[in-house]
Amino acid sequence: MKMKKNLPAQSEQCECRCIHQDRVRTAKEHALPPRENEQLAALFKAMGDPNRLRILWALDREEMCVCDLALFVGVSESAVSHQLRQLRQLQLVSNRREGPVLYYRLNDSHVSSLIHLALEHLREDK
Amino acid sequence: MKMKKNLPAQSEQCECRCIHQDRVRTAKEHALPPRENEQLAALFKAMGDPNRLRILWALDREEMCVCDLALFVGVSESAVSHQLRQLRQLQLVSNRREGPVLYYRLNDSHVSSLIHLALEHLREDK
DNA sequence: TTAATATATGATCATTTGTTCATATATAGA
DNA sequence: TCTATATATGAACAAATGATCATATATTAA
Repeated sequence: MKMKKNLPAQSEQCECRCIHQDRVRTAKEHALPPRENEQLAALFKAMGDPNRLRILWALDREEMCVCDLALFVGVSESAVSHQLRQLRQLQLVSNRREGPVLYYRLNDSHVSSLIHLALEHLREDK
Repeated sequence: MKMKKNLPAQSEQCECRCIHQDRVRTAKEHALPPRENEQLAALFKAMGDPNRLRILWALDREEMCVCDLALFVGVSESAVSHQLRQLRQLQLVSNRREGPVLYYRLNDSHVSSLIHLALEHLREDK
């Protein structure tokens, strides 16, 4: 078995047992810049936790404060606060203060769109 | 400090120190079913790893086999195979066999849309 | 100032995750 | 059949994660 028909001579790596070096090369050319790839992954990862997703889903309807969310999700207020910090740092949520209470809301409509688009994917196939 | 003006009498939980029980109640009413929430989170989590995201981004251009992807991502073929299994189980990718070679591709256009929508979010604010 | 409430933060720890290595399976040529 | 290649799978382990508890900060009422 050869499978080497359409291959340009191995030019780059030596020990490479890769079949389509051309595809690897163009994939590298079109790859996201590492920094942007990391940021994008971080964004998805933030949405990839069941409790954080519950929070985002709830905030898509109306703003809520930390203790509301804690009761809603069923974890400690501390846990929610830690989660909200992550979501804040990634610009997924923002808050406004009213006295001692912080009201959290989704930061922009993209977050909502992402969730609903993913939901389509989920509900569609199968 | 009271903050209890607009509150209906505490009806459900007793030890609840929650400010807006009405919001918690409606949040619960509108929450995603637990199962669907888990699936959705799993979907985002799968896209939330830098190497898996690189794979998905590359497959958005053209189909590639395992050893191509391993060289592209820079990890072992075994690692890529493990990752691809996850992506397969979540219906994010599928493959076709040509002899001993498995060519992987994105499973549907939603995946691509999700990535590009998230990228918009990333590039827009800031 | 003191006390009470709402939230944030740091430490800790059990669980999960992503990788590598070793091994198994599948396909095709000899 | 035997051999080589492409991929998959299981075990093991370091690193990351998400929760709780304890403590700190911020706001407001008294």
